[in-house]
Amino acid sequence: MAALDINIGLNAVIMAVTEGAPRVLTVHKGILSEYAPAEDRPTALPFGPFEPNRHRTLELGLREWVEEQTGLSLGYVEQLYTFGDRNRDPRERADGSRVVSIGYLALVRENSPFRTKDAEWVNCYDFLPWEDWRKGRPPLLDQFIFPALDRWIVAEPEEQIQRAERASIAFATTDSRWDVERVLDRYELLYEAGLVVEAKRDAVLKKNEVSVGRSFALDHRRMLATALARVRGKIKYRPLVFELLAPTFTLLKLQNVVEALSGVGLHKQNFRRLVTNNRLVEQTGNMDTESRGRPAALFQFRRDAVRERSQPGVGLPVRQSP
Amino acid sequence: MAALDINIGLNAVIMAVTEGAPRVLTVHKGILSEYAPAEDRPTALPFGPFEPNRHRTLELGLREWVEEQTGLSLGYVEQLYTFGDRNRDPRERADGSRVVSIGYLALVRENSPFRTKDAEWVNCYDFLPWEDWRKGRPPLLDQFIFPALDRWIVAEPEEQIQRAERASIAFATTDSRWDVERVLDRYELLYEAGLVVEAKRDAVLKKNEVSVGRSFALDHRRMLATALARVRGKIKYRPLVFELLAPTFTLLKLQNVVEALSGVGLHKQNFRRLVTNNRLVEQTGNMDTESRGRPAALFQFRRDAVRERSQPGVGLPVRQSP
DNA sequence: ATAATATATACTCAATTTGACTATATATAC
DNA sequence: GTATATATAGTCAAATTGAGTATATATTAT
Repeated sequence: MAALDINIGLNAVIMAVTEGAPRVLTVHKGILSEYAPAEDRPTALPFGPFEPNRHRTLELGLREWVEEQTGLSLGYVEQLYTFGDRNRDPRERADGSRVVSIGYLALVRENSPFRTKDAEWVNCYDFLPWEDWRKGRPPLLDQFIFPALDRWIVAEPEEQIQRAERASIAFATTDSRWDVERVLDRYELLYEAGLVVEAKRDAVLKKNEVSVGRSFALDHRRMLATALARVRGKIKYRPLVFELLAPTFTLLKLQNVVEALSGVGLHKQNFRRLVTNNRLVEQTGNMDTESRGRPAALFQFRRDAVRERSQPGVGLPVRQSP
Repeated sequence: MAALDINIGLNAVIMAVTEGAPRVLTVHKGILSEYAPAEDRPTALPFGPFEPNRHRTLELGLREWVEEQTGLSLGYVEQLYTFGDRNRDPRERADGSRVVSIGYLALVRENSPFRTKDAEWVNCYDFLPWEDWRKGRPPLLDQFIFPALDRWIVAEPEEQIQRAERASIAFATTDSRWDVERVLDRYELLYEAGLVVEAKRDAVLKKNEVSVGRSFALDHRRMLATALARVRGKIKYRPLVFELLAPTFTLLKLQNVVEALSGVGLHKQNFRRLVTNNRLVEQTGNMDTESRGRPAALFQFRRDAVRERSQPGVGLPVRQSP
């Protein structure tokens, strides 16, 4: 028996780094218009249904929708994850249908030209404010998140140990250091603890009354967390950063983009030693003119690095002291 | 307009390591019965359609199908990738429908009890023989693969440079070392070069007349390659191996499982130094009795390692000399 | 019983990589 | 000219890795 009434949605987490922050492209119109009045229609990811007769591959379908909704022609695209839990999407409630959404990650360069048709770049850390440690430990961790997590941990005596362990791993509550890659673990924990509004929308838990971070339509914040986790992990072993940079750049520019994505400050001298000794970049011979202090040399990505090194990524020599 | 006639398939790459080889669970019956006579019906992955009214989540649907088809109750499961290209599945040809398949990876322990209802464990390297370097460089690389790849590279003068570069990265044809993680890159290159039979089945290329490795139904060999690539990568930073081992094990047993998966021989002393110094395992106090030489201490996974280390994996100190 | 063989485990040592600095150079802003 | 901002070179100890040697304790063959 063939399954009836399945719709496949294609969602794009399109990221760029501008003005020192990782940004995600959001839309307000589109498929969700009918479910909310125009004024408080939630921010959403570019989205479109997969249409088998029109789209030869899933990725081509995604590219078409993004171009149609935002005017942006995507370069680097990779598939993230497929989300299919029941009741993710309000459109399911009316009929008995099911919407399965395939999330994609796309990386675009600063100032990629596109007609801005209802699309807007938003700082990723508006949605996930606990992930930005560049100016030190975010105060909202100790002010809101940890107290609320503690309440959640003791709320269910039988699960107390497992909950405490999960919180300890995800948020480095005990001795271990903050792991920049556990973005999704942290989001999912906050969701289960009822600390993000979508948990209440989905009626998972109503105990905690605090809520942190800007909300997104449906499960789009989870998709963003999935994307950021992927980028932070992959940046170390694949030359992803260069998809976000102009063809030539200074080492400081490169470092700032890596810092924006990973959410931690890096040790400048050690960072530059890593990328140059690994021969991931090479000098172009030109110098940067718009700098404040001493002019910096302009570098470019060395494509041969992919052939020479098995893990051509950037490494994160975290700076301890501020 | 809602998309018409989409079916979602759930496929499981179920892996175990037995008798020194990574194995994948295969079936011969099931959904594919109608498309081939019983005798030369191809080996396939356990498969079932996603049924929205029956399955609350995609993963639960997969678990149900696997249990129904193989009698196996899965433990560790993770989603791999969603495959949706046109003409992946012969069932599409009859009507204009589309089958989108979500691939999952599952890891089970040696001797997991299950009723063998048409299911069979097959050595993964039967399908991907060029991936097993434990007994040195596989001869079929120089005998068949490289000559055929060379013909493919020069066949299209305009793409020659890109093809040569891709081959160089995937197969370490030039100076760089064999990268155990590039399993999918290598499979995809062989597919494009027409060196695996499914390429001819799909009429991608018919020029090369050699074909390497045992074939799988549909695009199931690609799914296996995706799974092996994932395991080889993830084993280094997540404690996956222990899903494949009995609760207690000797360090040699652990090493052999890692070697089977990664397809390379490891330096024994350095391997043991890594896992013990990282405190990934701890002694149980008991000794192994069934060994040949000096009895080995029995170890177990140290769960606290996940909290203490940000990358609790095993590391691959490759042995150079045989 | 003894030798050969297989495996376990301890230990060494040089080379490389990393973390945390110091020092110096070359711009612009005031 | 001084303060300030940034770039870049170099130092040095600690930790990690790669490639071994040495020794211990079992079983199997003779």
